[in-house]
Amino acid sequence: MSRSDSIPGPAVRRLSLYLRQLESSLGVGKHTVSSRQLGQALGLTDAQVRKDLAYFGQFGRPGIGYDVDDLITQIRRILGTDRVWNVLLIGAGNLGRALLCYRGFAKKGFHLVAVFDKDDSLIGRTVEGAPGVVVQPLSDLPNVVREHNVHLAILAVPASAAQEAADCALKAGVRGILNFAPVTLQGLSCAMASVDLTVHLEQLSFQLGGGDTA
Amino acid sequence: MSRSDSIPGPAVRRLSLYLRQLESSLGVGKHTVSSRQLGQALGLTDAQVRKDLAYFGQFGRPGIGYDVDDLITQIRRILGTDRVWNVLLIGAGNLGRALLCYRGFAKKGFHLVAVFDKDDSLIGRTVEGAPGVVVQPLSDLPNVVREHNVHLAILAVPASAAQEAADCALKAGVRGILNFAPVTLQGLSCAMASVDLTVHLEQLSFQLGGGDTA
DNA sequence: TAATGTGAACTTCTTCACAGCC
DNA sequence: GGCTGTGAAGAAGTTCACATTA
Repeated sequence: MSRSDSIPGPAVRRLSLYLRQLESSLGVGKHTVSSRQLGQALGLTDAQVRKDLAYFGQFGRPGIGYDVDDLITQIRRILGTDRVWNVLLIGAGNLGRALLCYRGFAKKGFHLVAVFDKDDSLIGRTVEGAPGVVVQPLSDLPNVVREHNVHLAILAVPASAAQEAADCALKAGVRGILNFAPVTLQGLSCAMASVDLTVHLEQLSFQLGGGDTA
Repeated sequence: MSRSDSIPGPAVRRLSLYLRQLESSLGVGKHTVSSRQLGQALGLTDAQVRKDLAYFGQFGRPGIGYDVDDLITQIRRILGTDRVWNVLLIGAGNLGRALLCYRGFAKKGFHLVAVFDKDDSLIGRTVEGAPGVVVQPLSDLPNVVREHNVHLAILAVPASAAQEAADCALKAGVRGILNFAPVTLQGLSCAMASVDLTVHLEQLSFQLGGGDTA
């Protein structure tokens, strides 16, 4: 069986949550954790936690639980975040600039190495809070991908510009895209993840009963 | 059967995507659409689209397809976005300010009516790009919830401040929370949605094979 | 006693396939 | 011909329950 064959997608997604929780446990000085504790912190059953982890190996010790340090190392290896990923950002609008300043990416090993934008009035500018990063034209993108060994791109552009930006990044050699534009990108054969901010608010609206709340 | 009983969660999530695509179709002057076309644009099967929509009613016409205008109206009603939702934002850091400037929320009927922060140095300031909005202290939150009839809150605070902020919002009467902090909130009996930006990058890292990419 | 790992049971979701309608 | 709505079949994911180990 190949690496990700037969492993449920939801299990992989939860892996990130386990990692986050384990890092938090470590920060509090916990060095051992049970599937029950891990599950409780994340709103999952203990069986779910054990099953998920078991897809990737045998990390626990019966009667004891999981070693926090060890499990963190294992999950990072599985996710491929036991290394640095160079990431480029397309779109230097409000969202793009906020992402550039966000410290969480670097903490997890994702380095934003460059920002691009179509808008000439932004090109050449630096971004407050991200010293040394200058907005570049899209024409520079292929060179940056090659020189900085970039594999991931974050799209923070309007929906109307997203497809073009994605095509451009892929042609330059990028292999995975995190898309914040509210549009489904077409015909891309690469790793993809999408975040549509308003979609989540709509889900909340639905959960609240959709209309009977004055 | 009650409103959301027996309706798969995934179907509700896709409803937002259908709406987004339909609005796009309308913008291009398309007034009728088939389940096949809708599915193709979103990377879904036609059967999936029909099944999803059928959970909520009979909106299509055999031999014809779906009327775009009508379906948009129906989905908005189902999601509860055929009205304005007043939303408050907690956290006036980089992400918070970017969200405040993001036009997409207002377009979908979510009005950000106020921003709050714990940090005294931010209180009283306005946010560039969001004229008229002044950062307020958390102590003002209950009054704002009451006066502006707020039901939703967006959390754009650090992980360490998220639980407190959520508790505060809930106590004031907020009924749904969109959480951007990388932490699982505990003991909240309200509608919840979470977005962890780094989790999505980790998923891309995993998809790329996790380590064999130089 | 405490806790894992795992086959089996169960539940949920997706796809199929087709009757019925335009 | 084209297309929807839907029961039935199939696939995927979750929970159960227990043998096993510390």
